[in-house]
Amino acid sequence: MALQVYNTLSKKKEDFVPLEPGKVSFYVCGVTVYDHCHIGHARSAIVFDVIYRYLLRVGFQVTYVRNFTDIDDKIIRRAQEEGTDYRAIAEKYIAAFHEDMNALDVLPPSLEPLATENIPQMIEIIELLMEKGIAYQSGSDVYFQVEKYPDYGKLSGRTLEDMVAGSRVEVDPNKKNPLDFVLWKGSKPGEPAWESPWGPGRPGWHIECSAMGERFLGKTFDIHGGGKDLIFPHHENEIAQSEAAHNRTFVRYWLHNGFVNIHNEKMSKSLGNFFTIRDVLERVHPESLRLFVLSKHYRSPVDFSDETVGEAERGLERFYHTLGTVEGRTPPEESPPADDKALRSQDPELFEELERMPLRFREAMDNDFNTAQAIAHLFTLQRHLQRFMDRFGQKKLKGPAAQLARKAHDVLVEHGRVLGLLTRSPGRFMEEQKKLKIQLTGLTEEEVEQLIAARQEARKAKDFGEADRIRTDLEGRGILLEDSPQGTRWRVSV
RNA sequence: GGCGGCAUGCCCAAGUGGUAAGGGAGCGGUCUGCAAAACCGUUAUUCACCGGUUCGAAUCCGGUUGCCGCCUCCA
Repeated sequence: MALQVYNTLSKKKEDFVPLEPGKVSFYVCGVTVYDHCHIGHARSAIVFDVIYRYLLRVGFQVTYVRNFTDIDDKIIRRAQEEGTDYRAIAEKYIAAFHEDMNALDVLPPSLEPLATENIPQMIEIIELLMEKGIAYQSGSDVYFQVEKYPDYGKLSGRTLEDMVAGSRVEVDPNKKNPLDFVLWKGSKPGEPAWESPWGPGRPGWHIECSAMGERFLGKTFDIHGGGKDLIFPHHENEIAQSEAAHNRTFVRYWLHNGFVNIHNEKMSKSLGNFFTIRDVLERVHPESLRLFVLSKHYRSPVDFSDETVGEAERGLERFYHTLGTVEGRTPPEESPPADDKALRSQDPELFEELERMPLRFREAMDNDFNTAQAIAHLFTLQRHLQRFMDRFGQKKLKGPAAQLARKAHDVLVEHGRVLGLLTRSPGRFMEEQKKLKIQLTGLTEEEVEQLIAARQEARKAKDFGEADRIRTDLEGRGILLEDSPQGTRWRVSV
């Protein structure tokens, strides 16, 4: 079975066939760098990161471009407010964006072009549109005349008549049609400006993606992604500009991710109901956030709440717990490796599960990147593996049993990583999780360790009343204790 | 007003015509000094509602209700 993707343009799932066999040209709209990113941006970044990872995994050579919009009204306003230059603002928030992406284990794209470094390419397209009579100058601005592009509206599924009729767009005396959009914006004195045939100015928002897509991926490329809110007008306008200028298909597959909601409402800057990535990472492990995002299909809305994120956290802890159990109770490698028959005889069900994993995982992901289903398969394998480990009590495994457990462990990790999950050692994950969560309790690790030691003394002396008192007290402060033959482990539950 | 999406157990969630995955929570059990964790068992004759197509529908078609999004900057 081949990869199928839902194409916003056709409103259908289609077989994915790249323009050039074996190669994928992939563009995702990045962010406008005027502020910190919120978890809506995180979702988009994570979703397309997984798509990128999956395309690589199935063997495509991928050129992945994600731009930065580093010049626009909001950046200029921000610079004025802070009494600085637009460049300083852009640089600051590009750095912050990279920090956030690193924290989220989002892989760097092949290229991260800046709008301001591609202005000649934008001017070229605008000139072409002017020559063809599709664009017009009005005052110091240049507009795209939507009526000259008959397919206008094909991505968002509406017609010019529909839009004009119910339009909330204010009538702009410069425009021939209220839906005409700006390609080049004349600068006011004091504003950043670039020279152009139409006087000093700056590019309109939409033209940058047309120019950068074309420059780095070609006049026609395979995939263009972004949030659903970009379908109109941003992507609609990109199509209009590029296709009107070159008379050829701009993008073959349009992919759009759903929103992050808060209490069932879209999170957005304008509504003010947003959490920045860095704020959330103060109390949620980045992998938990990834699992949370990927637990639902990328096109559906996802509701962000303590409860839904908490579920992801507990799920991830379960994965790592099982991985840790295997690592702690099996030798890393044994030779000669047992053959399949020997492995299967240890636990036919577990063996079947791990044998089926690659195919099931692939089927899920081939189905328009169904990460929720892929994760369900991972959980099923985890449960079988943990069940197998439990059969041996606390004993260490050896021989074929150990090898079967190791193999299942490796299969779990290998597939998890395609989703950017299970990338750490269990020990490191638990440590990071503890360090993150302990801050929320007001306790320090040392204090917890001391109390655990005191409880250990009480337990030795069979003073269970005192031992339980300490445990209950810690529990009240968000610390849960787990006794095991290897000692007492603790974790934070807040 | 126009366009589009969604409605699955207590909660989250997959399901793309063949008889309801997975996770969380709850309850019962195993383990434990007692717990916790883990594992086992258990929780939808039913998929918002009403019609229709079909041997067969959560899945297709029509209608109703509710929620959400886009049409303005927005991932």
